[in-house]
Amino acid sequence: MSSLRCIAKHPAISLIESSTTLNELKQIHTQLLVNSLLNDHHLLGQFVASIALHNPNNLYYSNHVLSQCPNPTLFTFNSMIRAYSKSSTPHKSFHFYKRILRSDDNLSPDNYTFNFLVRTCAQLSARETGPSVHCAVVKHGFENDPHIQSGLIFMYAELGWLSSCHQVFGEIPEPDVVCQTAIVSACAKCGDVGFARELFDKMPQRDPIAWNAMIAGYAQCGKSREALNLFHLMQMEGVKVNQVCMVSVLSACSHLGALDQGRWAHAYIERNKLPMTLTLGTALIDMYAKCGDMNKAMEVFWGMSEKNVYTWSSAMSGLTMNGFGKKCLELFSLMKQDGIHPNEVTFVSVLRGCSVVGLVDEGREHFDSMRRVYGLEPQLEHYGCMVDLYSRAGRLDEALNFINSMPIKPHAGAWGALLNACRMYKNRELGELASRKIVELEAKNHGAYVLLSNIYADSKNWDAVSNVREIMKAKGVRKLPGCSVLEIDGEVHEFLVGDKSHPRYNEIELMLGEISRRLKLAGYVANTNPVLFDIEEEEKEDALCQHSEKVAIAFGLISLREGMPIRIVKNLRVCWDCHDVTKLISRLFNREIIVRDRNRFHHFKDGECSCKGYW
DNA sequence: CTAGGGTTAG
Repeated sequence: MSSLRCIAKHPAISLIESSTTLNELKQIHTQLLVNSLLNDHHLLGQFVASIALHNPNNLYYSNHVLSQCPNPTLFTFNSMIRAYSKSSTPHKSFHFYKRILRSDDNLSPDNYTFNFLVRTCAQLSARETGPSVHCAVVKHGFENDPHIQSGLIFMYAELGWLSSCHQVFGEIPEPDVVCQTAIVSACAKCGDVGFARELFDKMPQRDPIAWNAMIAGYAQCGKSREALNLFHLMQMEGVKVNQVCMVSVLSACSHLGALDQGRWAHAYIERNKLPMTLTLGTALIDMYAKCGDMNKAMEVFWGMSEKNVYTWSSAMSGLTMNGFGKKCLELFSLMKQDGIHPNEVTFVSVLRGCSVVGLVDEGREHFDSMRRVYGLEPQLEHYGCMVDLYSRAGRLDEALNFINSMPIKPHAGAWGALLNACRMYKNRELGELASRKIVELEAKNHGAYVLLSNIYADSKNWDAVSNVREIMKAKGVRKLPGCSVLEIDGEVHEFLVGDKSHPRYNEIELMLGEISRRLKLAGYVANTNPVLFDIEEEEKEDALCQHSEKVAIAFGLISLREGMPIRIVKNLRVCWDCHDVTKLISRLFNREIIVRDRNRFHHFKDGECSCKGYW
């Protein structure tokens, strides 16, 4: 075995690279000690580096071995910095940087050192360390290293300092495609997608990664249509599409709720045999979940051989969003059995699941376990979920107590959950309090006014209703115009409230009349009171036909084959009247109607909705 | 023997 000492890669190193458990590492370590191989400083350093690079979960073991290493080399230190830059405690990289500077062997940091340190700073998003590392880069004369340059752009983008990105980029005489892509990505990340696109269009050569960066940029800032358009352009130009790109494409489909396009993307992945990575599988689950096809989402989920916390959380969030609170909680148990550690995001779904199912005590236990068992500090979202949990169960006083005992200042969302319950349980007094608090926090929160006015309308207090309306006018509170989208054969049809510009509007109008006729026959009386002032106020239109999702449903009925569910994505929450009407339509027309509003899904079937009337 | 740009959940 000792004859192998001179070979660059010792067989033990290969073993380390493939070992995942601490025990395996310890065995190799013992083996090396037995063979006296670790007296060789070079091999010991390589051993430390290999553990660090290939066993990121066992970094403390690298530290342990390193402590037995009398004179680590620069290579060893660099490897430790690199490993820590990717760990959950990136700041520890600096410990090794200091050791380089203080070393007895007169080590001095090299281009590798700084490259890794820059990545550490990006990871840290720390406002001071980034620029000081940048200074050190200049001081040591590495500012012309292209690896470090692209790293600096990435780092400043993570900090949100777009002008610094531009400055670094501007000082590169002939930036290569990597640095050009980095600046495109930085602009998109920092909110200037328009400029990112200009730079992208000006790139003399665009490789697949550059395309992906631009598509991802669009997807991340919510410009999903642009993301898909660029993806189609990419295909027309014959650029090779890979699995990373498809993650962004699926993400765009998720946001749009575009099931047809999402299905197409899935088929494309299979047709082109793109590797089904963990990330890609997770993106697929998210796409199906956000498009309302939870069966398919779970099919993908169960088919995945490896799942991480993102995968589980995506599935769990999809289940609660689609009204399967109980299944979400079951999945949470399985996840823990699988040894996956939940994080803050996971708990949002857990608490929402409890809320939907009405498990107040269990929810409380999960909430308490966040800190006690998992060391997770509850965030505003979790407090909001707890308020919703109590509120939904009708325990409004407990909800209020919970808000009042929050260690952080309650946000509009917490009061909003209470206000929503006040509408459900017709509690005028508490509703007034909640909406006053919301307006204090967000003077132009349209939803708060609407819910309050609905509470007044329910108690037929019309003076108060018009008073709220006056206040809104005085404060210039504007609501977002309602908009519903549905996809027919992959083509997206958008319906804005009151907009009659659709080429088939005549047919739609006929169908709206037919709906109206059947509803009346079924004994439906338009609930006109709340319509006086609704989530989607529209004064001039006929009360029954005004809201965008009704128009979209009518269009769905005339353009989708019988038996095909109508899938609608709405930018606002569904109003009471539309909810009632949609339930009826699902029965009268024997049609499944799936509406994604801004918070959750409503699956309407046989006159019932999956939300059971609380949303 | 170590490096660069693009990807997922609330």
